[in-house]
Amino acid sequence: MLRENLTVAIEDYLKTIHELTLTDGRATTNRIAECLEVTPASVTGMIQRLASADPPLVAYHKHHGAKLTPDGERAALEVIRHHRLLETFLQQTLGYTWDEVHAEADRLEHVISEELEERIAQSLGNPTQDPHGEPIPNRELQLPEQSWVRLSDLAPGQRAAVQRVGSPTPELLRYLSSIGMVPTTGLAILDRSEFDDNLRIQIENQPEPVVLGLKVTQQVYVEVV
Amino acid sequence: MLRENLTVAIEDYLKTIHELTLTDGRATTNRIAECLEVTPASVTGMIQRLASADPPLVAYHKHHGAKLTPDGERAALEVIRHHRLLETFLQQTLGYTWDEVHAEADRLEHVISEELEERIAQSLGNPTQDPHGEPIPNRELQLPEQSWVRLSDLAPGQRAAVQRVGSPTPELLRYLSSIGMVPTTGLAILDRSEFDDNLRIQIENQPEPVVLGLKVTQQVYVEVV
DNA sequence: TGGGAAATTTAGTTTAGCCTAAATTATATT
DNA sequence: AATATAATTTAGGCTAAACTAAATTTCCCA
Ligand SMILES: [Mn+2]
Ligand SMILES: [Mn+2]
Ligand SMILES: [Mn+2]
Ligand SMILES: [Mn+2]
Repeated sequence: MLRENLTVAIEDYLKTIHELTLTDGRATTNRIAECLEVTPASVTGMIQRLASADPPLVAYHKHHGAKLTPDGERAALEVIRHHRLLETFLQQTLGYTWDEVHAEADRLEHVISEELEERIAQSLGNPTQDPHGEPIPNRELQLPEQSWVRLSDLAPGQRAAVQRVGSPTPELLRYLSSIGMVPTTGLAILDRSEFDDNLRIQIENQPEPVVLGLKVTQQVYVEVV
Repeated sequence: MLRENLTVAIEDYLKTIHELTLTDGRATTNRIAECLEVTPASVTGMIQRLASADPPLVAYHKHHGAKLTPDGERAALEVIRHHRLLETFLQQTLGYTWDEVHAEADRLEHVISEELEERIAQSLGNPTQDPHGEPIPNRELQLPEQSWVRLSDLAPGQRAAVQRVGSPTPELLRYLSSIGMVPTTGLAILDRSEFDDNLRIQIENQPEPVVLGLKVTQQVYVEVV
């Protein structure tokens, strides 16, 4: 099953399975259903089709979720490269803000040709990160190893640089912009509240510290310095 | 039936019906089928769906082809604006040549948002023509009146400027580039052959005249000067 | 270790959009 | 006006991708 006969639905499933495998360690039927906003029954149907495709795109064991085959992995990375290049292009070249790029890229990613992918990459100077700090697979579809530490895992006294934002909803992104917390920004943990795990954080170049709850700090990944 | 629930197939049908109506004066089942490379039976099925949509997008009289309703016309122009803006953008901003832009635009036209349409238009300075010389509907979806004269209709002695190229296949476009005949180029008819209607033409800035057959001259539209 | 809740799969439908083959209608020619 | 040919529609079928409802399996805990 070459790239040409992958449908939009299939590409979305592969991308979701890839991302769930990275974040959760596995991709279960119900999690996939949640991410794609379809019913679990629909996911089972699709997983079974993907597993019996030629060549198979996922390995399927009843009641135990889906795992990408090398072919499925390659197809997923291709879509992810499209997505992240598009997000970067929309921001750099067309003046979108980082909270506006996702929905547009989510549709365009399935229809751009390899030619357009390459021209976009060239015109941007082959970027390695998208606006949310996510790494862009290179031309050979390789991703750098990611060492991920959640902001929520830091202890008072630690210093770090913002790396990327996971599940970047427009609302979260606009909020982060407003407090000056974007990829590469430096920060220092001042203290942690007893019960609710709120963090008081001093953000680089900001006059006042902010207090952030888990809803925010679990979505922000950092590099400890 | 708002823009949101128009499928790719529907948009392609509406666009084709619009273009056939302009070029042939009407859109028959078989011509639509040819253009879209589907069977006539499929076209009948789709026309009937479009006619009974709410609101109807075409007027349908059995055995007499389809005519766009105002709603259908609006939807068609929306897709055509997308298509021609995209072609222009691909050429101007990403360095595509005029024979490469069509296929890419044909897929992208269905998935870009109004927001992206507007940003592309802005970044290009609201162009009024695409790379093939076709007019781009403005923001209100108005098209300028077109006075079309085919190059093949000119008589020896007449002078004209190239306006646009109809049904622009990549092969035709590459050929026209190679002889220096692109929109706005000036030319003069030297003479016409007796039986085959070949035209001998002097093209502006070219050392030698060229002889072109109907296959070419019927696809090139000009403005007599 | 045996239920019960949660997760997952099966079975049966639906809709869009295409197909082929056969039937029908329009048009053109004599 | 009758008939041949071309254009179009009808009938029936297929695949992709979704859904709901019911059945089944897994897993966790008392
Ligand atoms: Mn998508
Ligand atoms: Mn690619
Ligand atoms: Mn199209
Ligand atoms: Mn538009």
